Amino acid sequence: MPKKSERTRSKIVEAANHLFYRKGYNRTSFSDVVDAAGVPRGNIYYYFKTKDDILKATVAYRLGRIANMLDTWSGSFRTPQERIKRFLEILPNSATSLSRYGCPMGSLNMELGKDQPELKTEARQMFELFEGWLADQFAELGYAGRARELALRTLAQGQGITMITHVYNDTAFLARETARLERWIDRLAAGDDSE
Amino acid sequence: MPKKSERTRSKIVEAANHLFYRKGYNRTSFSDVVDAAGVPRGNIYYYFKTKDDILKATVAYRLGRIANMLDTWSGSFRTPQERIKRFLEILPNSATSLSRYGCPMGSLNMELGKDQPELKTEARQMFELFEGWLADQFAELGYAGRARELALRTLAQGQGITMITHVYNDTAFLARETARLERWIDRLAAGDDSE
DNA sequence: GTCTATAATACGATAGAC
DNA sequence: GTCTATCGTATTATAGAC
Repeated sequence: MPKKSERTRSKIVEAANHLFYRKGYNRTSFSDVVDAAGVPRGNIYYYFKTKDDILKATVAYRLGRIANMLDTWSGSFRTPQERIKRFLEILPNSATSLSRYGCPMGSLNMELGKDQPELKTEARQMFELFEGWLADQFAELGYAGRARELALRTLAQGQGITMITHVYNDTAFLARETARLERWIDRLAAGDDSE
Repeated sequence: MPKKSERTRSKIVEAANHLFYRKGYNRTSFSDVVDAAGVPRGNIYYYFKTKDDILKATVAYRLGRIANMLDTWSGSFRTPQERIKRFLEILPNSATSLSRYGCPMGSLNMELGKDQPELKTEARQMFELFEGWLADQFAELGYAGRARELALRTLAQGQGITMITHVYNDTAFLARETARLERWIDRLAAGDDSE
């Protein structure tokens, strides 16, 4: 059983993470966070000196969850082809929230990237985690020299599909385009490197 | 020569448009806008009752500019293939600002899409304008039945490339992936409908 | 460690003189 | 139409009792 202070801290981070995704970082106030976390008003300052610190804690929280997920996938699937396709399945699995709120990583990077460069650097780490893992898969698939290029392209495809799905609130588009990406991975795995 | 009030209004709208792109809508204050526009503090309320009204005016301003641009392109290029490729050229032409601030349309839709549905509806119109024009080009190219699908895919590709370019500040990625999109259009124009 | 009270500031918006 | 002064609120943040 974790100490009470640990649990309080966790409640704050999880509430902030939830709100930063659904309202955006800049529109989420301290009051919003403490209300959602169910902790008293000024309490939050014991754990976090500034709002920036809360953002950094939520990014660390997300990074931990992503790393766990990628480890699980690496252990659960034997081939890189299956692993990359598991990555693509994020899209239909999260279709509803992606349609409503966009991509949690993309929207945070976009919001902070405008004029909060220090926080953007934090947010970028989420992409870098996926990028490294995907590049490993593409290398194992036989594309060692172009592994990073293919990893970034895969991330870009996911971001583009998610953005249009969000703009139009159109999950049918998401399903259709994800299927197209899966076929692309299958062709790559078969050694067919045409687009 | 437009009336002075017209010019004042224009200065406000153009300053707001500039700041909404570079700082985001929610982080841009009235003070920011009037300072940038060079008009006195309270003056802005003569032209716009609320901040929402300013956003609507900036979207209308952007829609006008986009419509002009598309009309020009429709008149300047004879084939739909050339027109679509002119659209893709937006990416390298605006590489620096896309890398710094992301896509003006995508970032606005993402920011407002979280929890400002009425404003998101405004912002979506920019995508719809491009979508309609692109669909016309794909129809003329011989893909009438799939024109909207191809238009949305083209927009999604552009959004994905821009997002990754912005996240990584990597304009080389943008150049490489745009070239890939151009080849895709050339293949489509040649009747090759494989990916 | 927990919680209340409140400071200090920035915000969107209004009233009204000119 | 232009501009100043200011209102009321919400914000991040602090001081300090318990």
